[in-house]
Formats: sequence, structure tokens, C-alpha cells
Amino acid sequence: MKENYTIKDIAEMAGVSKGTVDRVIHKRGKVSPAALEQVNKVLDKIEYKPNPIAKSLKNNKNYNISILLPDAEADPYWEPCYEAISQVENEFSHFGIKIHKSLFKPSSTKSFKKAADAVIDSKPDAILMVPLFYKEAENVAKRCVEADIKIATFNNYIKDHKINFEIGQDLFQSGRVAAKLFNMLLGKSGSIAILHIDEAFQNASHMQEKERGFKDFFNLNKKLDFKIDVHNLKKESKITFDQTIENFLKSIDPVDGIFVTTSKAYLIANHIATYTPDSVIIGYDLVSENIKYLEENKIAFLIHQDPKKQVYLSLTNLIEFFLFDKPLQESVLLPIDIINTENFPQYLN
Amino acid sequence: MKENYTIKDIAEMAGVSKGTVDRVIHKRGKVSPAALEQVNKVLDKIEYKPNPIAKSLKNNKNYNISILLPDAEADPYWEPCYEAISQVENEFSHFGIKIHKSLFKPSSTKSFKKAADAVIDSKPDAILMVPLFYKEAENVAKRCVEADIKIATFNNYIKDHKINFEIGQDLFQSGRVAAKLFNMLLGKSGSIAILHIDEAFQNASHMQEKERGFKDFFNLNKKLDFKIDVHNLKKESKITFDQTIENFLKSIDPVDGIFVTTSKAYLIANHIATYTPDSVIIGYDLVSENIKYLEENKIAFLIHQDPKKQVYLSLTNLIEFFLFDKPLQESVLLPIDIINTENFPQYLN
DNA sequence: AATAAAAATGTGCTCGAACACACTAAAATT
DNA sequence: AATTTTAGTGTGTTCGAGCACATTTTTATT
Repeated sequence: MKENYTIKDIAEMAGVSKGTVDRVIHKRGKVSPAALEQVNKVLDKIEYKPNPIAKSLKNNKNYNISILLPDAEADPYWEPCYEAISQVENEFSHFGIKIHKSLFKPSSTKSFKKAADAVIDSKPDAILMVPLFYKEAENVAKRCVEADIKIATFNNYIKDHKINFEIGQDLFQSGRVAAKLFNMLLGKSGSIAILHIDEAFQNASHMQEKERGFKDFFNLNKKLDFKIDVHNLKKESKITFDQTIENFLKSIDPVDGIFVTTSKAYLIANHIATYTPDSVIIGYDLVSENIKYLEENKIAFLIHQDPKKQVYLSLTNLIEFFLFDKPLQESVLLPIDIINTENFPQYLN
Repeated sequence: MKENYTIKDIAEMAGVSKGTVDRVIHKRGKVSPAALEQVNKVLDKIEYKPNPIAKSLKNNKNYNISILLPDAEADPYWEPCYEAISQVENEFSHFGIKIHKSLFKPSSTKSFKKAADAVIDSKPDAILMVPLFYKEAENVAKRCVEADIKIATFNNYIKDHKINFEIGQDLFQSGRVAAKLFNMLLGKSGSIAILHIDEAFQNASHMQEKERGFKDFFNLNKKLDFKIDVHNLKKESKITFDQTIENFLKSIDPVDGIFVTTSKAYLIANHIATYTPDSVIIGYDLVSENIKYLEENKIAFLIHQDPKKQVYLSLTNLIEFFLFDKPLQESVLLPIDIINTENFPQYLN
């Protein structure tokens, strides 16, 4: 019963030729009502799904996928994405998959636009991008739809139904994860500073979602009594970023906890011993400097956003869609990984 | 330069027919020294890898994979494995993949043996098993090699080079993860009970590895001063398992932390309010009863062993090996996921 | 009724690898 | 020199889907 039927099988069962079956399946007309009925009767009974391997071989097309992502020179957070790209390239090059990497400066809208223009002009089959700049990303999505290019995003979300596939984390919930960790480490009361540290404020919505989730946790738990302050830290002109951080730490009263919503927790950890030695730090992302301070117990926990996995899953999803007609998932939420000194190595491959 | 060459391409370049190229590639002889050299010269230059899709279509074989795993009726820990199996079945049935599930009682060696015999007799292309019983699993591996059946394991390890693919967690390290969490929650000193709770002691090595890692952490951190006791708890005759647990809790002095090395933390959490209300519990696995107590804050953290992912990855690895000649990885270590009230939902799909 | 036009149906080739089989040419045997 | 044996080479088919094109059947038109 549960066999894998071929077009030939169906043709025999319906008493017609495979050409007719093919026309019915693809609704290309030129079929008599009688034949149509015969074939449909068989089709209803057996639930036919074309052999994806044969289909793929017949197609025998090369697929080009372009990835629009920030330069890891500017921010090492993106480094693991490159590894994922190489990995996918190795796995799928013999399936006719070609991947093209296009970098932009995460601080420059202009740079994003320029890279995007070039990528769209090259007319790939799909574009995977980090939509750091909302308006510009929306524009890219629009032009992709017009040019019949599949468009996927990772790391950030833009609420746009034109996006064919998106992957990332529930940022609100990740704020709650951090809040719960502070709750467990600090007990029922205390003071916590939320720090949004970024060289430019390209990631504003990202950080705000985390802040909302963080506060939400403490607001809903009436038994808890925490004082929470929010600070935006960006590079001041004339002095170094590090100096900016130091000035800030000097300026505030010591707190029990510091929640850094970006991958820049190491900038704080670097000075914590001097200014607020008893503060517990929780931050984001397994960049090497964060891991260094994690191992020194200056950072208590890191939350892992797994950019590598995001890229890997995005690409394999697109590829299996192209090659084997697997349906494209629309939206994937990755788990919010909690990292301490003991479990980080396994997350690095 | 970086094209995907076909046999026909090579034949033209070498000035021979595709039959000759084929014989060279598969070393089937019947090739003159002159032709051999011509073909090899081309082969050296271009790095040929056969089109995996065409190969797969030509093969057009059905592959049978049997899975030997414990009955989830006996232990709900195994439930997610079933979901992974269904998922893989759906994804790959049209590639000619058939998966057969064979259950055994986790408490009965005899049951394992019987199921294994039947599975081997059915001569599948691969067997994926949970090697709960060391000696018997070794025997299965031996017979698989003899019968040319690929053999893979998950959840547990048996150190046997006959295993083609194994996946699981670093158990020693997961003990250290738990230790670190206690360290963060309890500070520099305290008392902790390690509980090995199991209906039968089929998982002895599993539990011991975790204990070793746990103790290792505290031994290596000389600044820490923890008193650690180990208790083996199994069902006593005549009374219920729950009663056994209660009797145990009654019998010990209150401790600061309880580390349960199996998925049975809920049995402790159930009675903790009565006997040792201030104990922090850390356990394993996202079974529903554990999650219930996690949400009630009676369990502080759970460590996730992700049996579903283990099955999913095992199966897709085997399938891609069969269908597309992807090399079989030998050994995969999964990350040690730390779970609290806020991040468990994302780990459940 | 004869012919043209339109509709319906079937045949055959392609994708690339793999292998069976047929064929040619050279070497060995009578 | 004629014939058999063997080594070496090329051709053709298969896997299943998909589509171009040829062929047959039906309907419309003079």
C-alpha cells in the first residue's frame, strides 16, 4: 500500500500515457474530461509525490545564494557566520549550490545599501541578509519580490510578510531568561543596571526588546523588589570607547547586577574589579573576549544567540527548498542558550 | 575553473569514451596503460566528484533503518525520540527511506536481546540503538559488522570501534556544569547530596560519569568548601518508589543542594517542601513532571540531554550517507543545555 | 463527403552515473 | 594462414520527472 508510485505506475493504472498524467499533474490542459477523471481517480487513491531526486536531476540547475552580512572585521560577533558559510559550501557545492558572501559595515547605512544594490543586480536565486537597517531592509525585500528572488533574514526581524524565511531568537524572552538568572543569583531584592552598549545604535530594536522582557519579568513577580536603571552607552567623541565605559562606571553607584544587552559585556568586565567588584554581569554572545572574562568568573553567564546555527539553518532550508522541493519554513525561533564556564566549548563548533 | 565536471566531460578531455572513464574511476580494469594515463592526467587536474543526485537516482534503492530504543511507556524520557522518528520519516519517505521502531523494556536485558535479535534478522541497512546494556550492545555491534549492517548508538556510549556513528553528551562535563551552577547559587561553601535515582541500575556508567565530573569541579577549586555525599536510591520491595524517596529524605540531615543525576528529580521536588525546603535542586531532562516543578521554582535548573536531537541527527547522518555519499561522522558531542523557567519552551520542539 | 483546424494523446529525449553488452583489434593457438 | 582467445573500447539502457514534438482522434468548415 505505502509504495512510492511513479508517473509510469499511475499511467498504467489509469490506462493512459505518462504524458497525459504529467499534464494532469501540472494542470497544463489538453486533457479530455474522461482521461482527467481516470487519472484523478488514481491520484486520489494513492497520494502521489514526485521523486525529489529525479526532479532535481532533471532540473540540473545551479543555484546562487548571496549573503548580505556585516564585516567581522568591524565586529567579531559575525565571525562564526563565515564558518557556517564555508561548511554549507563544502557540503553542497556538488549539488550545484554557489554561495556568495557580501559584506557591509554594520555602522553604515550607505554601505548596506551599496552592497545590497550589487547583490540584487547579480540576480541570485536567493538572498540571505541581516536586516540591521529597517527601512533599507524593507526596500531590499520589496525589490527581491519584484525580481523573483527568495529573501531570508537572520539575527534581526523586520515585520514584513515579503520575507520568505526568517530565523532568530525571541529577544523579549531572552531578556526574561537574563532576569531569571539574576533573580537566582541575587535573591529577592537588589539593584541592576541595564546597559545598552553599542558603537552606533544600529541595533536599537534588538536591545529594547531585551530590556522589555527583562523588566517584564520583575514586574510580574510581585514578591521581588529590584531597582532597575537603564543606561545607553555609545562612543563619545574625542575619547576611546573604553574610556567612555570607565567614565560611566565611575559615575554610578555600585550595583548588584549588570545586564549588558549587546556582545560588549567584556568592556564592563574589564573594569569591574576597580569600580564595582561585587557586581554580577550577564551578557550576550560567545565572542572570545567575553569567554575570557567568563572563564575568569568576571562574567557570570552569557546568552548565546548562535549566529552560526542561524546561518547554517537558513542556508540549508533554502537549499533543500531549491533542490528537493521541501517546503520553506517561515519563521524559526532558536533556543536561548545559557552559557557558563563549563558548557561553552560545545557551543563553539 | 571550479566547474562541476561530468564523466562525459572527462571522456572528451581524455579522448576516450565514458565507459573507459568509468572503468578507471571504479578501478574495474580492462583499460590500456595509455588510456589509463590519459584519464588520470585529466582526473588529477580537475578533481572530479560524481554528482550525488544522479548517483542516488541510479541507485534507486530503498533503505531500511531500524531503531532499537526503550519503550516510552516505561520511561517518558524517550518520548521525544518518537517525534524525531516521525519527523525524519515524513521528510525522507519519498527518498525511499523506511524506518522501523523496535521497543524494549529499559529494565530488562532479556527484552533488549529479544528485540535486537529480531531487528538483526530483518537485515536492515542500519541499526540505531540505545546501548543500555554494555555486553549485549557489544554483541549486537559485532553481529552487525558481520552482517554488513551500519550500526549507530545514541544516549549512551560503548567504547567499541565497531560503532559507525555515536552521539551523546559529555557526561563528565555535564557533571561539572551542574557543579558550577551550585557554586553560583550557593556561594563558597555548603552541603550537597548527589542522588542516583533509578528504578533499576541500568544506567550505572551514565550516573557515575556525572558524579565524577561533579566532584572533579569541587576538587579542583581549592577555594571552595563543599561537603558532598552520594546516595543510591532504587525501588525497595514492598513499598512504592515514592515511599522509598520519602523515607530517604526523612533519614538525612537537610542539605543546601541536591543533584539528581537522572530524570527523576521530580520525585525529590515533590517532597522537598516537607523535608528540606531550602534545598536547591538541579536535575536532568525536560520530562513533563520535571518542567512542572521547574515552573514552581522547586527545581532550580535542568540539564537537557536532547534525546530528540540525538535521534534526529543520527538518522539524518545515516540517510545522507546512504543517499548522497556524505561521509559518516564518527562521534558527535551535543551541547550541554542549561534550562530554567524562561527558556525551556524553545527546547521542546 | 472531403478537407482543414483543433484537441487530445503518446513517444522520445534529457539530466549524470553505472553497468551490461556488443564490438573491434590485437595476441595466442591450431 | 585461419581461427580462437583475450584485452580493450564504445554504445546503449536504466533510474523518474518533465517537456518538446510527433501522431492520432475528434470537431468544425467548406
